[in-house]
Amino acid sequence: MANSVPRPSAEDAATVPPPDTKRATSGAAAASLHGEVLARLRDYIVEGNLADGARIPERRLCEMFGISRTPLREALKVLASEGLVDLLPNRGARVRTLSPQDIRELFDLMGGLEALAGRLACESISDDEIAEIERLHHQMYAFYLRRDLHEYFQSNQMIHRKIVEAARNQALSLAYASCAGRVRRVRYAANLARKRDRWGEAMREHEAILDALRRRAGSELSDIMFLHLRNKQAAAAEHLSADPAPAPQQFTGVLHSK
Amino acid sequence: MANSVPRPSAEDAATVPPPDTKRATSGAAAASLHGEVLARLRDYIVEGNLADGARIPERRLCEMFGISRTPLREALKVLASEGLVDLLPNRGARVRTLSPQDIRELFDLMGGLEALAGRLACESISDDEIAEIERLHHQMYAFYLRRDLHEYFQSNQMIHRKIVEAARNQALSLAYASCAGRVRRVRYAANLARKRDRWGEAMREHEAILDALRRRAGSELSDIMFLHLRNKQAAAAEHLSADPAPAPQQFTGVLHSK
DNA sequence: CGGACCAAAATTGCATTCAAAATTTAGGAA
DNA sequence: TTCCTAAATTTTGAATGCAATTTTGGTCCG
Repeated sequence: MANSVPRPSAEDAATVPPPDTKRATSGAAAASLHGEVLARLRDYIVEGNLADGARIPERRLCEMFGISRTPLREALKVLASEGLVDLLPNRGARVRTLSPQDIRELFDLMGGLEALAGRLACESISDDEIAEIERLHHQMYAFYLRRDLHEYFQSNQMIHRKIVEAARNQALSLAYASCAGRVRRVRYAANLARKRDRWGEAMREHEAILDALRRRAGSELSDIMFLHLRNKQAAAAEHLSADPAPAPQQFTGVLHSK
Repeated sequence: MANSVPRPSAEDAATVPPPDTKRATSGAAAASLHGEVLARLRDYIVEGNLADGARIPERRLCEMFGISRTPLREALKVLASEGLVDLLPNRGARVRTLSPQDIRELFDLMGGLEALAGRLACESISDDEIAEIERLHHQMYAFYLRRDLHEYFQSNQMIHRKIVEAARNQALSLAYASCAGRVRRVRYAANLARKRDRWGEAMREHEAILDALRRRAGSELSDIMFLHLRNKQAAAAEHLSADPAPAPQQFTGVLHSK
């Protein structure tokens, strides 16, 4: 009876994770089990905790989250529609494996979305917001000099996120987040590229971005953003072709509730 | 037996629509109940058969499709994640009402996606594909002269779809289809604009699009596409502000199985 | 007449159950 | 042993059941 599914009838309330769990997920977690599981499972997958193509038995996930199959399956359908998992009829869910073609397409889509973000940002961004992006840019430069990949990566992402935010378009932000989530694992690879001068290249591109932003040159910035993503894509492809197997941990264990 | 709702309770097995129903949906219909209901319900909503903001009792939908609540609820969650319906906790699903802000955002997003499509299309479109788009353009011109709004609208959409297809990017196509579905109702309004010279304006813009396509001027086409959508948005806004109430039919009755 | 309050009915969220696949396992022949 | 077949087990897809919340309808009071 240790980790059996919670029975609403019995007084056994200890199987469910602490109630504050709902806060631990990214974004706004819904009050419903479905919403919470959706957010948590999405994070879990996006963060690369499940091997590509690994089968995900519903039973296991249910135990992991301490819920029944109904809300879990609802979450899986949504994740499938987001492109994070594949749902094979009668054969369960698998973490979606991205083919090189998929990756190219998603990078281009991201490029298009960022191009749009840049264009829109130029219409309404404030000087303060630009200053904030400049600050991040300098911060990133520091990490670049220090060769601190992780922090560099974080700053980089933050800059892109700020530009998307500056577009003041919720629909765009959502589409961008979804796209970014799908390529997250791969994206990291762009910075691991052999000829590590990709870093310096990216720095120069960011400077061009800032320059266009300051001038509110939307159309121009749009081009720069797209090409920036194309270059990032090339770097990622270069790295991935050299070292194609990410091989994350196998599925096992229980999701920590905190 | 004319069009009364099917009752699943009795031994009456004939409640389910004929099996070939699954083919009646747009795109590829899944073999599962969930997949079929998802596609059918999405079409039903996109085509504007439900009033904006109308509450959609699960029970009613279940009877409409002749299924139980489980697959229906899965479909609703997916539609909610696509932005077609709102899911209020404990208070059911409603057709999502688009605020003017939402509409602006979605049009801009569409503009960004089409801008991307144009840019990518220039990289790989064939002369034959361009010829096909030219053909559609002339066809549209004929409908323009004839003032045939419906056919004009169809040709117009087809041209845009062809450009998106020419981009050869599945991820983009999906994102575009989702976005287009959400604004479909409103989009039609753009062509109803009072000063009907919006039509002529659109014709000229399409000529510019074709010109850029022929020259494979990706960056330029990208700008044109975005602005084209901005103009379409302005026309739609103009029409909607004058006649804000679309007021589609109330929810009732059974979905025809064919 | 209008608004607050409360019981009845309907609706939602989730767990459980059941049938139809798929997967695994056991057994036997070449 | 290896390959093939078939029963047993697991897993999925969908229906049903049940507690909790919301909505509805009605009554009483101001």
